Amino acid sequence: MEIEKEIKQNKFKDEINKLMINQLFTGKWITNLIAKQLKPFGITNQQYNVLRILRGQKSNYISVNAISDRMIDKMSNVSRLIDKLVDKKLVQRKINKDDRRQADIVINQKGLDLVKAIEDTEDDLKSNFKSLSEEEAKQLNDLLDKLRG
Amino acid sequence: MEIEKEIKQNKFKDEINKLMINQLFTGKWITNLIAKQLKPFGITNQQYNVLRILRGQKSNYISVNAISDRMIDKMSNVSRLIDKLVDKKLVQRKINKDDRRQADIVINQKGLDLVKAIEDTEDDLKSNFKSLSEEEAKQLNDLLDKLRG
DNA sequence: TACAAATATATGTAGATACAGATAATGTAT
DNA sequence: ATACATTATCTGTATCTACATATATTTGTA
Repeated sequence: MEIEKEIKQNKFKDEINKLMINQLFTGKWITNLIAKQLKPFGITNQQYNVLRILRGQKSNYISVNAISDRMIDKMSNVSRLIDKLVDKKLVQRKINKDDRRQADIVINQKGLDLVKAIEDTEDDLKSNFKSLSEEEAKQLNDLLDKLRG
Repeated sequence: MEIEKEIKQNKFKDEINKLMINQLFTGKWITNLIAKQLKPFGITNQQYNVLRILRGQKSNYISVNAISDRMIDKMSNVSRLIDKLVDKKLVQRKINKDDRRQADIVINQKGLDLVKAIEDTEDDLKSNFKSLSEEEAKQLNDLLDKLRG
């Protein structure tokens, strides 16, 4: 639906103003879709983001900072996100031997299983994204990258 | 910058997966820019959104539900957002005579002045969006609208 | 070596958010 | 008129978030 209808605003000052709003709205739309997907599994969008980053590292440990660098939301309080994941026994934390300030994190089997289970519901999520062709999706990706300069 | 570099992920499963991430990242990017713009004024993104909706209504009262319909983030707890704005004496709330369930809200002069003051800093915010031409911005808007179906 | 600066992570906190449920008024069917 | 459903808003709550600050360790350098 046109953003004008979504938020009942029939005119924007200019195309950039409209773009900001449209972008915020669409970001929130996707956030909510993912949150809904994750709800049955009892984890948040940010926790899922961390789990997938960790899975990408296989069985290698990775520091809290390195996780932060890879997160979609850089502002996240990764320390406490990890706390939650440790509580749920999805990941493990240990102190790095060579630099004892550093906490190293690794995903464990239960975490891998959870990510797998969530990914099995991905078709459901993806069904919301059928309106764009692969070509249009690529075009959109390029414009988003360009937007951020 | 390319999304791959922003989150240090060098490959995505497909263009749609990448688009979801890119969209979330860009949404968060804009949210943070606006939050930074608003910080000196002591209001949040959501509160600002409500204030601008109310300004659009001029001196007419509008219901909490109608505000919600017009918000970028529909999930917001508008009741409590209004509480904050009333505390700050930026808006007023009164019970609707004809339907006593309904709360009607209107922006007052202090609120209008605040929105004006914030808008005077808009050039600063807009300076982050110079990388797209008007034409590209329009193209992006159209693709976002199409994305949401 | 000693000491300041930088780094990596954790913690305290006020406030925001999501969601469930409560409250109250109104609409509707009998 | 009565009872039940619906609507509009508010409240309780647990959790999350942003931001400032604290702690611990390492690095650079005089």
